[in-house]
Amino acid sequence: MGTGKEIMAELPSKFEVLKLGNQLCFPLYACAKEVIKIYRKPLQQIGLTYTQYIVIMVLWEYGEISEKDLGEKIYLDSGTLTPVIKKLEKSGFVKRQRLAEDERFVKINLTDDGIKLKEKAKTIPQALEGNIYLSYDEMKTLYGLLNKALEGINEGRIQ
Amino acid sequence: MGTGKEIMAELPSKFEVLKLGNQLCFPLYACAKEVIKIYRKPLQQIGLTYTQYIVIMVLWEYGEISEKDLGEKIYLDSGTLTPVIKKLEKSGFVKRQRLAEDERFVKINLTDDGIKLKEKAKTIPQALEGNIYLSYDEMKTLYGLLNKALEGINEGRIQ
DNA sequence: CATAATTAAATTGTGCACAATTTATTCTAA
DNA sequence: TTAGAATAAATTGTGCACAATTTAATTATG
Repeated sequence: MGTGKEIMAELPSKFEVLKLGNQLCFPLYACAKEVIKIYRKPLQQIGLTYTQYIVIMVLWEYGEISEKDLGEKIYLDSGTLTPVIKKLEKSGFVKRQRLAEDERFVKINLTDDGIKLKEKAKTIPQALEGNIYLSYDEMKTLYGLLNKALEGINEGRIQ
Repeated sequence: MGTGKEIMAELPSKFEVLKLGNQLCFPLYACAKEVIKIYRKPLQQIGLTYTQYIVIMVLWEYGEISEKDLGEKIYLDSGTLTPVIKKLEKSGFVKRQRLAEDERFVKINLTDDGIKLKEKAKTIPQALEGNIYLSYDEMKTLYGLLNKALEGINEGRIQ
């Protein structure tokens, strides 16, 4: 890259990184939107939106969880989560209950219907098949880089 | 990867790809959100939202463009774009005008203020600095993979 | 103990994002 | 040439996403 000036053994200049960084944001944004769009129809057939799906996936994996812990796992605050979870409750997939030990917390559980949904959702990931033309290795690399980026962002927030 | 069974020289099984594909969607979604969140404050200081920013960036690059062509470039339909562009018009950064040759089209132009904004926006990409811990090469790889994925999704849509 | 600080959810208000429909204009084919 | 198809924007309605504020409960401190 760059000018070929390697005398000072510098890292690529900040300017270059920032030029690329500027361009990174848009494909991230666009790609996320388009991939979620692919999931939309199959999810609709089992009665979920994408956001509801990731909430339910966390519950499938962890079982009972507080709204706070759930929010930290999926990067959503109560302003988004509270209404989403209430909708899932209306749909009959989850129960909400204040913790007796600390009434500030709401714990969320799957109902029987919510548990049963997992079987129906098994084919959801197939939606990507034939829509994303990346090899297995490319997907693995992409997955790894996205998670590395996320970790970095998280560290910044914790500080 | 996988079982080590290479007798039939198969590609990694669909099952494996789908397992990973299932996991790919969430980091994409989360990473896009978090990166956009990093841009939010600096953009706010020059009076733009992220969506308005990508619209303006297209105008900086291409100059006059129709709403339709703009929408294709940034993957947004008129339902999203029309109100966003009208807000940019209210803010004084763009002008909207029906094409005389074909009144169905709206062409969008930058105002002087919209052109001036480019100078102020120069430092926006620096927002990522110190927030994404990826090397230059990693960013390049990520950028390439995201664009490759986007192309694939696009092909599917054109068909 | 009582008040202040902290914390988890909920609420409020703004701004997308998108499917579905409508409106207005242009094109096309009988 | 004119009715129907096609097209670009606009509109409508739903559902996030998030900053900022509020409410209610718990913890910490003088």
